[in-house]
Amino acid sequence: MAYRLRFAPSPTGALHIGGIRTALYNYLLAKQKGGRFILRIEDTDQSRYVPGAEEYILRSLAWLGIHPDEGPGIGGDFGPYRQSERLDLYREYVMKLVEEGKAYYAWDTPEELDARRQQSEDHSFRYDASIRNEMNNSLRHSAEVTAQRLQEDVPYTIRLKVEPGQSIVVTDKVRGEVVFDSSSLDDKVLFKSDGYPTYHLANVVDDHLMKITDVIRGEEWLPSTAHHVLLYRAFGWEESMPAFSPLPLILKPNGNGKLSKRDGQKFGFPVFPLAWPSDNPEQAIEGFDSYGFEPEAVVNFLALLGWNPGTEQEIFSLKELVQTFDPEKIHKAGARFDFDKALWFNQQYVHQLRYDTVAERLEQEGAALGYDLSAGDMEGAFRLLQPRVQLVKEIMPQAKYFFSEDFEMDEESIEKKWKPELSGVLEDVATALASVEPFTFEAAGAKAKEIILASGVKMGLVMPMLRAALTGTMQGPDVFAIAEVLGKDITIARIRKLAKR
RNA sequence: GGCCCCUUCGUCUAUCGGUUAGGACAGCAGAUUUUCAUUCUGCAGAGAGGGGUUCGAUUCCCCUAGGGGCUACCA
Repeated sequence: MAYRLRFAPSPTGALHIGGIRTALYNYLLAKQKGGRFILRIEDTDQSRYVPGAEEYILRSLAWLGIHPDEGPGIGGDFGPYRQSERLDLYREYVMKLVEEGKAYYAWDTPEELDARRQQSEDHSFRYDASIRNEMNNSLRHSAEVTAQRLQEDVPYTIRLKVEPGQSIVVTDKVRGEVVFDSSSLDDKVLFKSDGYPTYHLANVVDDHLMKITDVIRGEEWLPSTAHHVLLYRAFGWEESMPAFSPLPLILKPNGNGKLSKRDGQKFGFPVFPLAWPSDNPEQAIEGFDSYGFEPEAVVNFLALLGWNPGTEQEIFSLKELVQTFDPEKIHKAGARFDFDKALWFNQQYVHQLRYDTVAERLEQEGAALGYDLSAGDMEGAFRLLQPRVQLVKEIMPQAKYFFSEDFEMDEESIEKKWKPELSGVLEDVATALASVEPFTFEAAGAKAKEIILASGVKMGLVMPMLRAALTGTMQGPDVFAIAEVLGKDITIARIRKLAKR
């Protein structure tokens, strides 16, 4: 049978990395099996709907290179892919359950239910077989009363009638068998009074109708999977029920609870793929993109958070992940988010980057910093700075001396190490460099060292000053490598300038 | 409170009864770099506790503890 997997987010805001990882795993298995990856928007809660969220989800997946085969705006044979556009379907299916006595109407209002919960000691109120006959529903009332209320459009919900005393075995690929007792399950609301289905109904109906074969989703769904199995059973679809793989949760770095959307701000790292700007700075959120991460690194990092192939390989392209992924190797315990590790992954990718793939970004960043990019060799600067950074965006802020004579001089350090005799040596080095042709870093370095040695002034004194002359700082790439990129004329001019101080 | 899940170095993890318990990040030390970073080498660092099962348990079972999830007309 053809593999069909889906990612089914709710458009309630930006999607955090837990959701991204879920999408990724579904995508990986689908592609590995030559199947299809489907995006379904679960917008059944009108009150939590956030405009722009769906578009954000699409953009995020695209940024990461995860392209759905079917979905809203993409098409496919099983649409529509937005649950709000499938309302008639859910009604039709839930009515079958009602007709067969597997579900029932309930007129209890949210207020009444809240009151019951308040009254009950330690959260013991549960809408189930033990109390449903005293509640306000079609099980307690006569068929006539039910008919009349329906006639009068009294708002109702539809609940699943869970028969107590049966054991429900949920079999999944990461934990094996988990057994639930139906007596501990409540009569879940399937259909809300606003005409929308709840997650449970919509999810089961759609997974069935869309012929989903495997469901990889967060572990928070494990308890309700028991209800879902009951639903498949009620519909008579148990034979074709998808295989489940619960994903361990991504935990806060300090280990207290699952990673939440607010944690990014709290701990100082991104928890969203893409930044979501807002007019209100309080609400604007950062993303891995705005932190300067490469999407490939984010994918790699997330893929290995809670899963690994059992080998010691850590760097995987999306393609390699597709080949290697195995849901049975998903780790069982929750994984703490480790930003340092994320940075390390990014560094691995940054060090492999080819100049032409980042030239445009560097140009924009340089321009934003006010550099005159035509005044220097950007590719040379990139080549020298690339191995020294974890994020591409760290490059341009430390590259000013490649493009300008107006870079800051670390006067304090220069002052501390300055000796009067340096003037002469620097001048001699500058003069000698003029004859170096071609002006490569090897040749320039050899010539400069020759002059310094002959001068009798300590190498350890001159070299830092040469560096200061060229860059203004006491740290950075190899001095002569910088000199080569700057070119002979600029190198000589800067050395002479410092010599004359 | 009830139901369910989980538990190996600080962190992410390997191990599918027999290993000096391996790797990566972070940490520390050294080498290279006459700088800093990179890179390389090395060091340190773990089976929550208690019972079983077994010739032998990190691995299987039970209990305890700890952590997590769910417990909505939210997903």
